[in-house]
Amino acid sequence: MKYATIQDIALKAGKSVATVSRVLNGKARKGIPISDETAEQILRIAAELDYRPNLVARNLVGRDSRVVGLIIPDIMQSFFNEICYHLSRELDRDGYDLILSHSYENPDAERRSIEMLLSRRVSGIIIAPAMGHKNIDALSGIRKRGIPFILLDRYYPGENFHSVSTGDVEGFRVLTEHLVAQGARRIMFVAGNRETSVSIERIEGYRKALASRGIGADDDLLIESGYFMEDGYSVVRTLIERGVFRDVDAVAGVNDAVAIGIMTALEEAGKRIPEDILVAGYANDRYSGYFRVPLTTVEQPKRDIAGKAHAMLMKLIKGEEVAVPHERVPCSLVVRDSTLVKGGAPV
Amino acid sequence: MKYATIQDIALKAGKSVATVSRVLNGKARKGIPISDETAEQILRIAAELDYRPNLVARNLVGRDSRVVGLIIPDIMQSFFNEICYHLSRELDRDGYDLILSHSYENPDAERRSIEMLLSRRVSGIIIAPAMGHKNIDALSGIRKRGIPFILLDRYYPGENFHSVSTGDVEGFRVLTEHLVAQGARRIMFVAGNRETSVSIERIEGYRKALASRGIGADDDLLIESGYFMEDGYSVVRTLIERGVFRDVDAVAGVNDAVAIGIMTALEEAGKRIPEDILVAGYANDRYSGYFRVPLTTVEQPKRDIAGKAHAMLMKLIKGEEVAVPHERVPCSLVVRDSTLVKGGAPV
DNA sequence: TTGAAAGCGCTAACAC
DNA sequence: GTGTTAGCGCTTTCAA
Repeated sequence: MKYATIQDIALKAGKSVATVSRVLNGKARKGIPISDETAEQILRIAAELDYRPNLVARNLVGRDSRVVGLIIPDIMQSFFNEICYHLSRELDRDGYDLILSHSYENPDAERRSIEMLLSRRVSGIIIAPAMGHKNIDALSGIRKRGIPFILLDRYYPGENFHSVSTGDVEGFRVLTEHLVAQGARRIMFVAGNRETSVSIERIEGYRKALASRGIGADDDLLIESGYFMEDGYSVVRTLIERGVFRDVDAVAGVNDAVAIGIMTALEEAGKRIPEDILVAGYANDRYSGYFRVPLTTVEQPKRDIAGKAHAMLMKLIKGEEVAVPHERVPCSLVVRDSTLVKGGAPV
Repeated sequence: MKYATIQDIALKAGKSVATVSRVLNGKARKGIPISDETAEQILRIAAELDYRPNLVARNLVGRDSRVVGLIIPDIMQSFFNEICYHLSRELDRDGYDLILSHSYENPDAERRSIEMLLSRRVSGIIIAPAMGHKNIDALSGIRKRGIPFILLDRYYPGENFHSVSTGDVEGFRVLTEHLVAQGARRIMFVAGNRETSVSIERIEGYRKALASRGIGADDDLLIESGYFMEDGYSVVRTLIERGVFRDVDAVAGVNDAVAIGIMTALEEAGKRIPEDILVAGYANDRYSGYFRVPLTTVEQPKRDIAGKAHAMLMKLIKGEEVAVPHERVPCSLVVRDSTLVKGGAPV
């Protein structure tokens, strides 16, 4: 069955397509006068024909396609699916739809996502950028086209792109200092991929904290890994077998999932947490407080982040002034049992 | 800055739009002859102008918009974000993009999502339907329009819609029988919302298992809840305070998140798992094997489910015959420590 | 209060 | 090999 068009309605009503269009768009309320009869008749016929406006056609002529693109590395990561959820809710509220696209932490895929969204003429884009600075020219390309976009979770200092970020340098610095305050000196960091956005800042925070506390950085304690539980688990298992853990007194994971894997591997090796070794994560996933040893972590307020990104994007789309082009959502340390030494120093 | 159009290129090259279109679509390889010079020239100008095809315009004239819609209740649930990830990967591979839309377990929102996707003229839709049978007419509407869609995770026996489902009746029956085999008789089920798709079948499986083992169903043991960890936790806490747990010897959660909440509440109340009480979940979330008491659950092969749904949808979009219109992906029991009674009966 | 007509950017006959 | 032209479904002047 074909879709009914505005033409079909016009024909059946004996009116012109212009009139049908006006009725269907409720132009009556906007000053354009339409007779009640006509309006009623057209509405009735539209219902009979089960008419649905063709948004593709409408977009071709009109301005705003009312679609927003979201580019993220991986929807399976807790942080991103929460962001996606809250963003989706906000968009729903004002009648925008969402195209979700994955970069898989891969700059080429990210660039393809950007081009696709431009080709689909979305109203705006929110990007949690994948890697280093490789795609700065692609981003500049979006800006040159005048299509609004927001960087989420990361910003490029020199470039002045709009952004909502969480200050992970600061967040990880506070976390690491907490570990030091709890008495740890040999602090391992299972840091993910060193070229990936989420890791770069966290490593910087880690190093800053150690330096400020006069603890020499030991590169053997900075470990590459993936971002899943399995990655934390397998990395630590391997290191345990190599005997690396003899003098390590704390381990931080690049995110909570990795931290849980770390915890599991340590416990399997007979280490008690926090008595023998401290463990901390980052991001405060939904389930992180629910483990048997509740996990110390840093809360990134996802709903807030999504809300701010959405609000900023809407302003850009509507051509309004954005007062604060680089929002910084503060993170906060969440101390739980996994780093609480009984009788140890206070936080 | 405006987007460059095919016209701009034609003008600059002194050629017609038709020729430009042909070059840009690589029609040369399809038998339509184009001089190499012209092709080269046009490609060069297109690059200079940073031309991006307007997919909106292309969709208006052509057939397939190469967009697939996915409607799910909630991307934060592990099952759905894994499905979404794998689906997205498959779609990427053959050049389709994804519109993600939430139903929030709400049939009205689901209906709006459907209409939106129809209006946007997507090539196909995959739906994990929210509730009971409320939207059957909306689904029939999609079918009447001839746009391909697949029901995911659920099917309506009478309606003959294409579907990929996991046989949760069977899955939960096997799980419950396992609990019985481990010696449990008073088996509580924290079941989610009784009208919601995921719960209906699981309750049926639970009841079947009890009946087949000659255990009378006690409605006091069938508990309503939400679908998050917090829901499992708070429900069980309340029940513990009411003394309900005195004779309960196993608790099943409607999913793993809920089961983790249940475990936490029980342990806080001093119950040992599995010595004092068995706990099981459903779906086999990524982290379910990583808890201190690894969780017994039922594996739903998400990648497989997503892959089958994708393959079926692509066939429908291409107008090919679908041999098996109702795929059933088998689930399998995953027994872990949370239900393994030491010295108890075998599985 | 309504209609005719142009045009959004592109594709696909149909000509030459 | 290439150009002309007619739409795809809709919105929006401009006229009446």
